[in-house]
Amino acid sequence: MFKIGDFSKIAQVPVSQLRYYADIGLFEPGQVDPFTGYRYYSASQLPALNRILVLKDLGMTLDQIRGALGDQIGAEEVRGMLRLQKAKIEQSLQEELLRLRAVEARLRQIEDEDDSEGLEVVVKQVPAQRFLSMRETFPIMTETAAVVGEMMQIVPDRFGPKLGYMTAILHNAGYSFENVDIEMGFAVDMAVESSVRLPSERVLAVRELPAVSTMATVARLGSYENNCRSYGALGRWLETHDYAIDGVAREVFLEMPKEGCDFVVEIQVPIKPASTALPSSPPALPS
Amino acid sequence: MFKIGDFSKIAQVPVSQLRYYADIGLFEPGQVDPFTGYRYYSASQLPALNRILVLKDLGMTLDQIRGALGDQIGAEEVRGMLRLQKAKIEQSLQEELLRLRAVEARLRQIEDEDDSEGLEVVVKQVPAQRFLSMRETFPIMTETAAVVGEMMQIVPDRFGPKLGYMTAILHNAGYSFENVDIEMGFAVDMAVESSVRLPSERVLAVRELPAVSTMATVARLGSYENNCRSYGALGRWLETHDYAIDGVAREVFLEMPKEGCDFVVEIQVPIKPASTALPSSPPALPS
DNA sequence: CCTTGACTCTCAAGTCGCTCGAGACTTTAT
DNA sequence: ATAAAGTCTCGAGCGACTTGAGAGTCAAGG
Repeated sequence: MFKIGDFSKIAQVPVSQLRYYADIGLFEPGQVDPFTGYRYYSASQLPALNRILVLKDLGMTLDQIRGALGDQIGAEEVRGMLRLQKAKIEQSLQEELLRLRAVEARLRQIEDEDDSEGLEVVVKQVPAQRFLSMRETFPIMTETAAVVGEMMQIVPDRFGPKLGYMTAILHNAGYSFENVDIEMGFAVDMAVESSVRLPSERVLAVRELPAVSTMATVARLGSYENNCRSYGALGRWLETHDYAIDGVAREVFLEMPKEGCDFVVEIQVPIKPASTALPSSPPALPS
Repeated sequence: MFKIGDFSKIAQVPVSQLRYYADIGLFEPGQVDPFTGYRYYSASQLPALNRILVLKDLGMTLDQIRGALGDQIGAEEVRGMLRLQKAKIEQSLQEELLRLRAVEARLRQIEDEDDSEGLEVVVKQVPAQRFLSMRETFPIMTETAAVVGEMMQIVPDRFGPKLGYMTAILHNAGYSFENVDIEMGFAVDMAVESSVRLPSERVLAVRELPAVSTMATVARLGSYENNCRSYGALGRWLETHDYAIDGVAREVFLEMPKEGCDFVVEIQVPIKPASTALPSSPPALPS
């Protein structure tokens, strides 16, 4: 039996962390002196502690770990998670580099006060369409990618030329990266079978997408790194032309990424003339 | 001028984050209605906001950013930080993979209840030695690597064969990963010049390292991924042989990593017979 | 003009995984 | 007996937000 300090050295875990794990009932000392409250740990507890640390390093929260300890997780399952985690890390490297490209785009927006080169805003009328779609709130934005992949594999085969562009509708009130309430699907030309089931059990159903009489649109190139530039250009245009946003935005995927060729996405935002009344501030009077 | 929700869409920043930035005085709305408190933002504020987001993505804390906004940071400086960040990401990928190797090692410790294969604990006597060393508290463990690099470049040239093994002494009471109080240096055979100055202004000085009569030792292979296994084996050995830790641990680098060949490190822990008295619990009496 | 519903406000508390400090014990060595 | 090191509990703090309650505001439709 070791006192907490010695066990800390042996397990290579800080004392404070051991105490914390005991407090939250995740990993308790083998014995506690009932008079002094001193914690005593045995070397035979090391595997149990290591199991916890592995799961933590694999990205589980402590709550999840506490839950998982009941079901005994075989080493095989953990190995599976390990492989998964490796893949995740490689993917996250990609995402990191992508993020840096987005930073570069933002940087351009700082340099040129107004960098709208090639980002022209066009006002259009958009007719009503039939929309084969599903709506879901995703915990994180990035999870949408997998669903898009599924849809692209299944749906075009089924409908062939009757299929319009892939479109996403962002239903959140403001922007958000987490808990994204997003509707994704395809414009369809005519009456088609009313639903498609994806491998992940998600179901696409047809609904009527209303017409919009005045829609401001702007193109976006690249997966996401130019997103903020496009929306920025849109914002500047709206302000100079005295328009306000009037509804949820749509993102129409004009071209899907193929080798040598990136996304081309049209961002569509319904607009209306702005109430020219400025915020209810009286004409500034020096007090 | 946009209300917060519309500006959120344009800037691609959550509403809550905009409010938070206003609260902490980092990025304030262009106008605030004095009667209703409504925040109004202009598209011309986008570059300012983007500057903040770029710096944040480059790893600065919001406090640092607030400080940096006063000094205007040229795009060139930001570009430099961007390059730096790219390098950091690549390095952190390496670290991630290393971390996963450590996870694998931990996993082995779970599978075999007792995986001491090739990890034999040996008790030694260690004589007093002269120790050319420096002691410092590092904010994070990983920063020690740079200092080790410096030392390996400078010191061996200066002393040649009079130099013993590189050794690190971990002075922290328990284990810790941050604020590591560590003493690093070389055993030296005889009287040598009493100090060495590193490029980073750190100074190595000679001091007497006391003898230890009973020292439990175990080898560690690899940079760090087998650390927990070695300490684990040590812990099990201590418990079965009724010894307790009696002082600070040393890590002796028997072989430095060269191509094709990893670290070989001997972990040394002073020990003493354990006070066999178990925690002051009376022999369990059923109540 | 009234209602409805979407939007906004403030303020407080919660999140996660610990870390740190104060103040009071306990243990161990001298 | 005393001093130094280690341990205890409890509460607060970190960073960058998010969430929720409860109240107020705005614009469109009836």
